[in-house]
Amino acid sequence: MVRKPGDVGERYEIPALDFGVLPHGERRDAAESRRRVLDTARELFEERGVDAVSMHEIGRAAGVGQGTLYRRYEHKGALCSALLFESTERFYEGVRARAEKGDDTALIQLWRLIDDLAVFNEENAPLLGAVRDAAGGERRMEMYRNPFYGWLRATVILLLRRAVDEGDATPNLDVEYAADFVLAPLNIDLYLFQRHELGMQPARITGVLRGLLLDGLRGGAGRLSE
Amino acid sequence: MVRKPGDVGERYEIPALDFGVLPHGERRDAAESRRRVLDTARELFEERGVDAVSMHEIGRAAGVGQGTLYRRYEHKGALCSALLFESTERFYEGVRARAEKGDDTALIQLWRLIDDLAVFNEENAPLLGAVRDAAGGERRMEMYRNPFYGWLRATVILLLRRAVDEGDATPNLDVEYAADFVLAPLNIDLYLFQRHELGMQPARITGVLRGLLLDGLRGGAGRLSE
DNA sequence: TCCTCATGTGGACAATTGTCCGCTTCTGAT
DNA sequence: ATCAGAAGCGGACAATTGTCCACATGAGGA
Repeated sequence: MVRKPGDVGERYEIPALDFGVLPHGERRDAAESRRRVLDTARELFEERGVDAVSMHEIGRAAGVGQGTLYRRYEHKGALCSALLFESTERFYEGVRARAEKGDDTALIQLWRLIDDLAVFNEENAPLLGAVRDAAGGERRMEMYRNPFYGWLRATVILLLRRAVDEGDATPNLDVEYAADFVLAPLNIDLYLFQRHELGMQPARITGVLRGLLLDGLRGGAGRLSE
Repeated sequence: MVRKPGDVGERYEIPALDFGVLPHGERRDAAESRRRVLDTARELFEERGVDAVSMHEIGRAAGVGQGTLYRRYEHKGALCSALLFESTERFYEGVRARAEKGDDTALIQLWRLIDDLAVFNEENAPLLGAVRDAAGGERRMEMYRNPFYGWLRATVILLLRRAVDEGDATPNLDVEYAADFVLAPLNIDLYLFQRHELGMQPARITGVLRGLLLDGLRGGAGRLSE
């Protein structure tokens, strides 16, 4: 069965992104202190960099004790995730809008998602880095358990399935694994290394990723200007 | 210009792996305490897990002060890297031996390297995890600055160049970036997530990686049994 | 209004990492 | 053998993370 771009079945809906960041039955004082914490953190982070600001300091500046702070956000990474909420929501909206418009093939939508992800990395590098740093030891896989990664992964899997149906990818494709494979090169660590240590430009990164995904090593990465 | 497997030019030598782990002009007492530290650490790690053992504890058990410990190994990650030395050397020997034997094309050698890397991940997961954990904040890119990663990257770049010369990869290939792309999916974090959270088998991971590299999404991942 | 208790609060505390610095020991030159 | 200084040593110290628990407060029912 080969589908055309517009022909989208029920099981092909882009999943919803539930960040679970806004509890509803929250007491008024709790809601206030939460907002104060987030605002203070954002400010301090902007002022002096995420790494240079300690949790205690955030608590003190927000007029909130350690217990309160950690009750709300288990660790610094969780706080940073919460601060990323708006960005991830924008990201999600972009992907969903393109999917609903339905003008593009799934493969094209995947290219756009990859581009968006590079932009997302650029814009949120400090917070993303902090989220990663907090995911160590017991929490080693927190990065991937994170709702955003889960959604990202599910979405790429879905686009790949569509690409298979549209004839742009082989039916033999192991979409589950291929999704991680698409996302791994945009991992924040590697991305920052390539950008700042190796001096690569975003367009080079996303361009070559596209080329390799299209045709592997055999294909011409050069003819993939899209 | 198309080369055959045996036809290996000078610029195609597999680079040497210099882990810089065995200082030569070391004082006798220093050498002893270093060995004591490494032995003790290995023992404690095996006994109770890497995460559960603190640097202070290692120092105490080895009869060595903090200053000494940290003079030798800047941080826990560096100590773990040192403990990985033997494994990395074995890895290196395997790759070099296959390259010298010269029976296989560069592409086949690359597949072997990927398989070896999966085995390396399996065998050294705890230490690799600890190395990664230690690479945060200021040290965020330490993982990639690490001599082993540097060597790995250089080696993959070299194999890709050979593959281009042998006609197994397009001359348009951006080998510098493609190398990171080959290695990213075998990143220890992602690998452990796929293995233990998603329950994927090593053969599935390496197999699909091979398939995608060969032909991208279009090719048949199924027909790549090698 | 008052009472109750689930929820929220905040600071003291423990553990860990990593730095500092005065003291000791080794090594090689005389 | 002696001695100077480079290299090594180790414990005290500061900073940070995250936990705990006694106390306070707000929301809903009597």
